[in-house]
Amino acid sequence: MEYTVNKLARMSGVSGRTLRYYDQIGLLKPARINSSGYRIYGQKEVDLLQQILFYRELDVSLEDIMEIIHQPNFDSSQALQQHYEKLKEKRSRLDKIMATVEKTIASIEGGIIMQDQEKFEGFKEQLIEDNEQEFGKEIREKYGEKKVEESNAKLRGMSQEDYNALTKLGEEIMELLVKAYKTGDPHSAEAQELAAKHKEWLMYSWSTYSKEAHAGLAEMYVADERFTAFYDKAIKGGTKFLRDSIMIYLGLE
Amino acid sequence: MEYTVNKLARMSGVSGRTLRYYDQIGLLKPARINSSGYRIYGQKEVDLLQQILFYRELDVSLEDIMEIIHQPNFDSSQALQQHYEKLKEKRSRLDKIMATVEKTIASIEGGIIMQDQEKFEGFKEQLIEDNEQEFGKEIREKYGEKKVEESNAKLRGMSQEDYNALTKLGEEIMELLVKAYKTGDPHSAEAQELAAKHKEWLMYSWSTYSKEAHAGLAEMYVADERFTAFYDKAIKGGTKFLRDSIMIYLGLE
DNA sequence: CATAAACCTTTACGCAACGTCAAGGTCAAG
DNA sequence: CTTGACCTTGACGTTGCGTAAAGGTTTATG
Repeated sequence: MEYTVNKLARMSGVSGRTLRYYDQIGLLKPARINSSGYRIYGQKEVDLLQQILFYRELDVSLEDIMEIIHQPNFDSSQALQQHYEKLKEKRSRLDKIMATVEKTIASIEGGIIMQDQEKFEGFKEQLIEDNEQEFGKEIREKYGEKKVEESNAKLRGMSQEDYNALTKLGEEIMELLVKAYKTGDPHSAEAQELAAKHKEWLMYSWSTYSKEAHAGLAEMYVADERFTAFYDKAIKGGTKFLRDSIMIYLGLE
Repeated sequence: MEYTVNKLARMSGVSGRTLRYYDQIGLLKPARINSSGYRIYGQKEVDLLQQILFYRELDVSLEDIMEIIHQPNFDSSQALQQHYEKLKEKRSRLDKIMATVEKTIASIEGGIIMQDQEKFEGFKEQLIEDNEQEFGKEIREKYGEKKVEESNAKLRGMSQEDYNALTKLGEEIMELLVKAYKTGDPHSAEAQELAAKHKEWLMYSWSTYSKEAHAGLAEMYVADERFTAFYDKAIKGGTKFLRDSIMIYLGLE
């Protein structure tokens, strides 16, 4: 099957302009040009475009995509790894920004006057974090969004204290995961403490606890991408490490 | 105190060019221009710059900042609220991208084949309906031929068939959930089929299966927002319905 | 078969928020 | 008085296209 620009464009969801641009920069040349100067794309180009769009969707620059798809021996794994790190930074920056925006909204609505200095401190990377905690605490106390979460928790039949403990435990688990992971050994004291805390955490939401269920859940963590993404966010490979630690803790395997 | 461009620049951490640009677009004019044409900034401008940088750090466009700081009656709270929503979308997109990058890295390193469907899931939404299916078929045909890659998949422990079956089962469960939910009754045949399929699905990733573990997981679904979000995406209230169905299926409660 | 509608081409400016020369004037110090 | 640091105004480059504009080609229809 052969396609002209706009046919391919409609098919792939990009614009005709985009295809011409890709031709121009040498990213995707048509299979041939017909007698009237029309660009004609074939099956090979369709496949290539898919690849391109795939990487583009991952936020890789066209220049980098060029390397990835045109160089056969290119180490795309490493390239993606680097790209991943960049994305992580981007997200953590986004998170900080969002926190500050939240606080700003709260301060406006709550009628709290933000001192100019405080505002200025906001964009001095390091200060922002210190400030965030103190400042954020005040706000949260008065108009906190956590209240919503808290009340939701109550509705679910959980006491305020339980909720606090659960939240804290969750944070501790994340911290411990990072620390334990660094020992590299799921038999280590840290890893076993991690597993124990994880059990503790589980028992808040499970009506009945059993080793089997715990082990099953640990396996689930590794198999289910939602969990893998969650625990690997703290540290890469953390999910598997957590599972191993739990298995040893439970005396299995 | 008075400052020239670069003095102010150094103080605030921006470049001289940035200040000239802000002057150019009317965002921040110097207090005055001296006899030699130098820009001279005063205290008022320092304060304004701080405001500007504050909002800039929040990723607000210069155009919007202009409105925020130049219009006294501007509803900055609402503006920030809107901005916050944008940031949220941005982050959720980032999260998706990161998950896919992770998967891609894993697939390269582990030799797992990512299904084309998976790869295209991200921008599938943009595809025009009519062409989507035909196009998808082409892709599937092409990758069906790649036996080399298929054999790599086995390295990971899960066969291609298993993987396909698992994926398909997951989709079926989602469909069934919607259908069963509409009966309104977790005792209904549909709901019980749903629970059965869910067990089947579980057994792909669990080495040992037990009623307790299954029940525990079902509870977990409701308690854990990640799961709630996931199953409620198919249909609101779906998570609870799934749990109820499973409980009945298991003869509990 | 003529003509309009639809589709193709290249050229080129526009966008956001500056970075980065370039060419040249100004000021403080040695 | 010269040197070097600092200031000025252009003006082009960046990224990935969107959006005309001006004009040639193909297809459908009356």
